Amino acid sequence: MEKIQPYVKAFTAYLKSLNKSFHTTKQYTLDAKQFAEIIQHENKINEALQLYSKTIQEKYPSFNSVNRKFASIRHFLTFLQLRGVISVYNEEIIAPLTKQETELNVLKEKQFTRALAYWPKQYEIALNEEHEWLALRNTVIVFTVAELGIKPAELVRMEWKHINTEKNEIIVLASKSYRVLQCSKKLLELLEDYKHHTLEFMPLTENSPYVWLGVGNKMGEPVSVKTIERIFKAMSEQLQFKVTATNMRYHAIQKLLTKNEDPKVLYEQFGYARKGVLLEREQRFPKNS
DNA sequence: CTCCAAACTCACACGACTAG
DNA sequence: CTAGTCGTGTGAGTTTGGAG
Repeated sequence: MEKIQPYVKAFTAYLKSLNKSFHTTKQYTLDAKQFAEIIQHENKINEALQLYSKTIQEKYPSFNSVNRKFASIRHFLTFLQLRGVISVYNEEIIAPLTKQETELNVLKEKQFTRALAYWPKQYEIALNEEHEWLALRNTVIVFTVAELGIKPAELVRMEWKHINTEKNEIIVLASKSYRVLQCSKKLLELLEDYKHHTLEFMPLTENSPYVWLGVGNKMGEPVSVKTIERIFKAMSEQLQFKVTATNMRYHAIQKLLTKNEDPKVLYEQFGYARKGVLLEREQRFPKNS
């Protein structure tokens, strides 16, 4: 068997030619590179796979990680076969491991209440106008995630024109689709309040279409998901428990689940493609909470 | 055909680093 | 200090294949 390290580059080009997304290409390339590294001194494909499988399982504790890497390598092996670098191999060696159920991390009611109170408190104790504005923005961000249960990537895409004050509706742009969500009067008022403060604090951003702006940001550009992460990170550190956009999202979903909403309404509201995914999540919600 | 678990893909989480 | 980018690991979300 010839050395496969030189084929990693060609693999990347191959993935691009298949119109794989940026993320997928990047991840598969990374995995292929690691694979080539591990097996570089092996001569027989099945022995190489044995070594790889063993190395990966020792290095990564999570089943998901191992299985994702195996999936990458199956693609890579197919590619190598296409190029005639290898012929057949024993598929069993890198067959997916059977995965175990993991319980979802959902915010408890008490934690949820405390999380909501965090930024309003920061607003009260703000020492200057900038901190005050930031605290207000972060308050509205957290309230939006809490009520709508949307994901960070969806949040940062929000534009003022997506908000319909008459019909109490907000259009949420997902990666490949959009959905229209009902929202409370209170949230609309908060958004409006934040809009006015932003206009006063940063008048030059007046014609930015985006809702969530930053102080050290490129003029009129929305903040990134990294900033959303940091907003939750800051809360977590102060509050002594982990709050993320995702576990707040789950809190919102669970609330509706316990109210026995129609599943169809639920999976549409939270942007799931089909109800199966939601049912799977339901299994994994913590039992007594 | 329907349906759903497995396979696959995408993006969040988080640390390290950088800019202003 | 607030924010963006990049690298890496992993969980969330989407698609598919094959059972019925």
